[in-house]
Amino acid sequence: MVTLSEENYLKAIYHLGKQGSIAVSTNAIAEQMETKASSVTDMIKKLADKDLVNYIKYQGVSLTKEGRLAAAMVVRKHRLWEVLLVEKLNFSWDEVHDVAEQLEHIKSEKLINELDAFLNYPKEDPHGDPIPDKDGNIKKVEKILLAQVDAETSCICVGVKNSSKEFLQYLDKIKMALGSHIEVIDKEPFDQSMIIKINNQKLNVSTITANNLYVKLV
Amino acid sequence: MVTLSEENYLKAIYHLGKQGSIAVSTNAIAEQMETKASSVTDMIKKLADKDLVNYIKYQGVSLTKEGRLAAAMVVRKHRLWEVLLVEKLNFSWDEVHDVAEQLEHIKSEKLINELDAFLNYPKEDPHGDPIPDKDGNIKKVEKILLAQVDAETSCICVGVKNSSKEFLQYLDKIKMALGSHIEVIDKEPFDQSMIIKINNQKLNVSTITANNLYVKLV
DNA sequence: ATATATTTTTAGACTAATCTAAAAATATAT
DNA sequence: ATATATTTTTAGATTAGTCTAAAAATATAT
Ligand SMILES: [Mn+2]
Ligand SMILES: [Mn+2]
Ligand SMILES: [Mn+2]
Ligand SMILES: [Mn+2]
Repeated sequence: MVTLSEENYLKAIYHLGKQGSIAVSTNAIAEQMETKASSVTDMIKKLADKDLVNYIKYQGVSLTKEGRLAAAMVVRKHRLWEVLLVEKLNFSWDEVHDVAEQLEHIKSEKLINELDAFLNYPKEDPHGDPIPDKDGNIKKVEKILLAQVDAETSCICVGVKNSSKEFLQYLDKIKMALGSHIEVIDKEPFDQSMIIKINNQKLNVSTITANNLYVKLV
Repeated sequence: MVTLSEENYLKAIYHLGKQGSIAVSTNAIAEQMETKASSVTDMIKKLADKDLVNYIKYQGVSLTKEGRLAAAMVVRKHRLWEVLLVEKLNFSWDEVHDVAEQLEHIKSEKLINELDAFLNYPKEDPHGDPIPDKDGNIKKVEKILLAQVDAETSCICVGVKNSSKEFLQYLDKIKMALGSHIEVIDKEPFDQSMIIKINNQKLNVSTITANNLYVKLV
C-alpha cells in the first residue's frame, strides 16, 4: 500500500529527474512540494524502506523500477481525469488541475482503464502533456519552446511548460490554444520579445511567454 | 473545512437516524463505521465543536442543519459517482461501492454539478437509492419490502435494502434487477419463503431475500 | 587548504485519528 | 430500591505526516 502522501512524493521525484531516473535533491523536492527539507528526508526514508526509491544519504534520490511505475500511474490518472473534466464535464484547461490533484489518488485499476477507453485512449492531456500507458510508457514527441523558433518560421502550439491558471488564462485572452497555428514574424532585438501572427492577428509576446509555450515546426 | 474522516462520521449519522434528525448512539455509529466507541466519542466532540452535530453527553448525537447538508452532499456525490460508474464506465452494481467510497470525498462543487448534468440529473443510484439534490433534498418514494407483499399480487423491483456484493450477485444469478416485474404466487406456510414468478420463471426466495428487496405495487 | 556558506539530516515536538483499559454514567432485572 | 449489566466517556498510548531548531555533511571561495 502506497499512501496519498507517498504518491505525491513519488510524483515530484518523477517530474524533477527525467521520469525519476536521475537523482534529485532533497531541497528540490521540498520546493516542488512546498514542504520543508526535513519532512522530505523523513518521507524519503519511508519510500526507501518500501523499495520505491534509491537513496544514499546526502546524495539525493531516484526512483526504483517499482517506484517509477507507481509514479507513472499517478501521472496517468491525473492526466486522464483532466481529459474527462475538459472533454465531458465542461471544465476549461485552467480549472482542472486542483480537482485532478485529488482524483489522481483514487485507487481502482478498473476505473482508470475504463476511463481510458471511455475517452478513446487519449495520448495527451488538455495541456499537451503525454499520458503514460498501463505500463507507464509515454510517447515522447519532440517539441521546442517558441523562444527557439527563428523569424519567418511557422509552427503549431502543442503544449505549455507553465500550466498555472494565470498563464492559461492569458493564453485564452490572446486566443492561443493547443493546435493554434503561429507564424513568427520577427524578434525584437531590444528585449527578444516576439512578433507573431495568430488567427490572422499580429501580436507581441514576451520572452517569458515564449519560454513557456511548446510548439512543433510545420 | 471538513476532513475525510469527519465526512464519514456525518454520513454514518445521516444513515442511522432518518437523515440524522433523530439521535443515534455512540455504539451504533461505532458498529456502522467498524471503529471503537472511544474513537466515536472523540470525533463527536470535534463535530460538535464545528457545529455539525448536536451532542449531549450520554444522550447520543443528531445532525445540525449544517451537518445534515454536509452529509447529504457526501451521499449525493457517492450516488452520482455510482451512476457514472454503471452508466458510462461498464461497472456492474456490485462493483461500484468501494470506488464510490473514495470518490465521494472529492471536493469540487463544479465537478459534482457538471456530473449531475452529464448524467441527465438521475433521481436514483444503481441500487434504487434516491440522490439528494443540491440542497440536500431527496424525493421520498414509497416502497415496501417484498416480504410484505401478499400472495397473488404483482409488483416491480425498485431497490435493495442490503447492497452487499454477495446479495447483488445472487440477484444477478436469479435475473432480478431494478425494474423486474415480480408476481408473488404464494408464501410457503412452513418457512414464509415466497414462490415468485419473474421473467416467466417460477422460483423460490427465502425470507432473508424477501426482507432485503424493495418493491412497489403495480 | 582552510574558512565560510549551503544543504541535508537528526532530535524533539505537534496534530489528527485511532486504539486499549479503566472509570463513570445509564439502563435493566430482581 | 438495589445490584448487575451495558453503554459511554476519559486517560494514556501509538502512528503518519508535518514542523522548528540544531548538528553534521558537503560544496564553494579565497
Ligand atoms: Mn495538472
Ligand atoms: Mn495537465
Ligand atoms: Mn454505495
Ligand atoms: Mn448505492
